[in-house]
Amino acid sequence: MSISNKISDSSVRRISIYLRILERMEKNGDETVSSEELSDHSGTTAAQVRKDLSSFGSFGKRGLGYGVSELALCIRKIIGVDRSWRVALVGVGRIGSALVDWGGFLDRGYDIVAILDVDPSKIGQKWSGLTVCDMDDFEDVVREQGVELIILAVPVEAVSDVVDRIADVGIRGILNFAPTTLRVPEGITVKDVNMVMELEALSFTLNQQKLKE
Amino acid sequence: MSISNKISDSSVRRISIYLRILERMEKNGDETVSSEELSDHSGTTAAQVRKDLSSFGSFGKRGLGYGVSELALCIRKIIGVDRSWRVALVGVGRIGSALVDWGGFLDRGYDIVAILDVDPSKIGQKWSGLTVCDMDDFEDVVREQGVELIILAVPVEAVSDVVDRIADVGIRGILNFAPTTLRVPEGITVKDVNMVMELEALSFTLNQQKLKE
DNA sequence: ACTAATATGTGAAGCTTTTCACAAGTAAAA
DNA sequence: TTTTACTTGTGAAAAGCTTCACATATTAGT
Ligand SMILES: NC(=O)c1ccc[n+]([C@@H]2O[C@H](COP(=O)([O-])OP(=O)(O)OC[C@H]3O[C@@H](n4cnc5c(N)ncnc54)[C@H](O)[C@@H]3O)[C@@H](O)[C@H]2O)c1
Ligand SMILES: NC(=O)c1ccc[n+]([C@@H]2O[C@H](COP(=O)([O-])OP(=O)(O)OC[C@H]3O[C@@H](n4cnc5c(N)ncnc54)[C@H](O)[C@@H]3O)[C@@H](O)[C@H]2O)c1
Repeated sequence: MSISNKISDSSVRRISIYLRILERMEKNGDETVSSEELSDHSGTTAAQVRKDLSSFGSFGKRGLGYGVSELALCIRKIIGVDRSWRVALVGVGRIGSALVDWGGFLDRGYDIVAILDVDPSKIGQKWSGLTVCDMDDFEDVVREQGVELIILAVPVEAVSDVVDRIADVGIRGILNFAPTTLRVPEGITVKDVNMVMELEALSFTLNQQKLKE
Repeated sequence: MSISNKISDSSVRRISIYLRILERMEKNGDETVSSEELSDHSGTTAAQVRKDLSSFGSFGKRGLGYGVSELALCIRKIIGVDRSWRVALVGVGRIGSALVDWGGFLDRGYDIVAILDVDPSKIGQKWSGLTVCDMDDFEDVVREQGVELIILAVPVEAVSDVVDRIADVGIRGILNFAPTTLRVPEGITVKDVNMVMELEALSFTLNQQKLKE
């Protein structure tokens, strides 16, 4: 599959953005798309789009562009969402419960198959057709449901407790919502959703603009 | 303030992470910290930490390290959170309402002073002491409350409607939760919280690992 | 069959970011 | 006062990423 051996993180992120655009075009019935069109909708350059895509193979037709659904399929294969991933949500609080209710994950190949918490008042309750499991049964639930990824939406203080238990149970990926850097054993990949960081990057930019004047 | 003239985005993001670590150390009563300690807790290198910090000035003492609360203060000034920002939340749905209830923004200098929606069944209701305003009154609310930043948590289809109205009312920054690239007029900065992108980056990594075997 | 128009794929150049290595500064102990 | 142990700040080198420019391929029209 992969031709080039090292793909940069920024390139992967852009490819994910291209997939969002292609999804919309697929719905819209568009058949082909040029690198320029993709760059327009994603805020990058046409050359960048072509370089990104060419590092995985040759998907386009010169003079024509890329086939929308064909390219979408290739990107799904590259990212690994040509199949469905089994996900467990740990921490059914404010953020966690918002995530379970959202259809956007399932649409894109991430199937939340289990939700867990430590709060006795939450355990046993139903959310979008799923029953909140007791964190005590974490290992059993993971095995029974074949969980591959964890969405971690617990308070900062509880993060390391959960991470300790993730290590032994064969899970290789975590999407973390707590604004802290996780220490994980080798072989486990973490990605962060860090809203405070984004806000701070935002106010930094605005602050610099003001200082320049 | 700024000595070096161009600060990279990655550097700003790392500095935000250093601030999280310093916040915890401040609470913990620690007085000094070395670049190595900061790198340990943030998953980067000591040289990187020093380069990042030195692009803004000289905050440390050779042989000793950095003063925790002193450095935190400097970073807050750099980022622009040595004062409070007035924020409005647009879209009080699943994600939106989770955000309003969270104290983490206010703690870090982002004060949600208004919440708005179009849904008549939501308008007038209270969330964490704030009343949901009618989106029809958007411009008035922004002016009355002195809103500087928008947190945008509306469905993808509604995004461009809201963005069109943001342009004319003096707002310069948007934190966007919709998984789409915003087209904004010059002078408005957008940062995205893109959970699907993070998940896709995660499964890409896992997929590559599997292919290597 | 030929021309015009269009758009990809890619080596090379240019630019940015990270890592390296060490001089220079600080404090405490001898 | 001198030595020792430690840690910053920073040029310079290395690595990585983006932009450029053009040969190459495809289609449509004449
Ligand atoms: N709410 C937000 O808007 C928001 C925004 C940014 C980041 N975050 C971060 O996301 C995380 C969750 O935030 P929240 O607002 O949903 O918190 P919350 O307190 O509403 O929910 C946390 C949930 O985790 C559960 N929990 C605690 N310890 C647990 C454990 N060891 N195992 C399993 N479950 C456990 C709690 O019972 C609770 O249901 C926090 O780290 C928070 O800092 C939240
Ligand atoms: N819920 C999640 O877990 C999740 C995860 C990732 C991304 N997102 C994205 O975040 C956004 C919000 O998601 P959600 O799940 O909270 O949706 P939601 O449907 O629960 O809430 C959206 C809210 O926006 C309001 N709204 C619609 N049009 C509006 C307009 N023009 N002006 C003001 N308000 C308007 C609706 O009335 C509703 O209250 C969406 O773009 C979604 O794709 C959500």
